[in-house]
Amino acid sequence: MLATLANPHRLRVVAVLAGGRKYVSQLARDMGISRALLQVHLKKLETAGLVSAQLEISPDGKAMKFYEVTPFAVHLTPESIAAVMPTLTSAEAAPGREEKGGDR
Amino acid sequence: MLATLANPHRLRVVAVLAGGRKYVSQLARDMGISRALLQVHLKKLETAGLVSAQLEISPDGKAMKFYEVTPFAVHLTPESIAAVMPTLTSAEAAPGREEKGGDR
DNA sequence: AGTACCTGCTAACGTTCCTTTGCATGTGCT
DNA sequence: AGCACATGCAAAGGAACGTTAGCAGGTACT
Repeated sequence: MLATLANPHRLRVVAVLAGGRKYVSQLARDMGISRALLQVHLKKLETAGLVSAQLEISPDGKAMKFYEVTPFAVHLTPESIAAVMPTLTSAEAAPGREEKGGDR
Repeated sequence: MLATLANPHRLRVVAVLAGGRKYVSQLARDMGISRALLQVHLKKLETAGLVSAQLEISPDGKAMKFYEVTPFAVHLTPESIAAVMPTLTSAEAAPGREEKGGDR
């Protein structure tokens, strides 16, 4: 999840979406990057649970996928990291939960 | 800086150092990783300003480099990211400040 | 001299990430 | 039919990252 945010494009996406939901093509135009590139980053952000999407049909029939940020708050300090360490290390060996893509 | 923390080893280093300063070789043994590998990560952490080092001479003459974490606190939310965006984007085009290595 | 610690550097390899290019689908308007 | 705009996916190339192995230097003790 930190890895997901550790990218200029994805950080910008979060910043822009924080100002309101947008659909892919428009977001790509606003940011000045290719749609394909944006799509890849959006997928990563979605996998990390940082954004969510809803497919909607515009009045003129176009399928448009709207994205919006998922509210999140992470406090990063040496202590908080130390506190969460056991959680992370045990999670790797712990069976049960595990979706598919994972964080990385 | 987020990119620096987006790595299991470096995250662990911060966690361990949060418990007290240590010198390189000992830290490598504690973490169960090679000294060379640890050294690379320590350098990145230091460049990012997350840890600092002091070279000391032990009573028996051995040169030992002690590392300790730099206190830091980052609050990560969609809003805080949006708020900092202009800072980041302008920094790239702005002349003047700029150390050497940068964040990446 | 030989061994046991400490540090520092870098060449090299494999892997992952980022980005582009290209083609696929679908609807509506002229 | 042809154009405009929407989405989706995958192959391919280059760049960056992570890791190992091997070398260099130094001091101290047997």
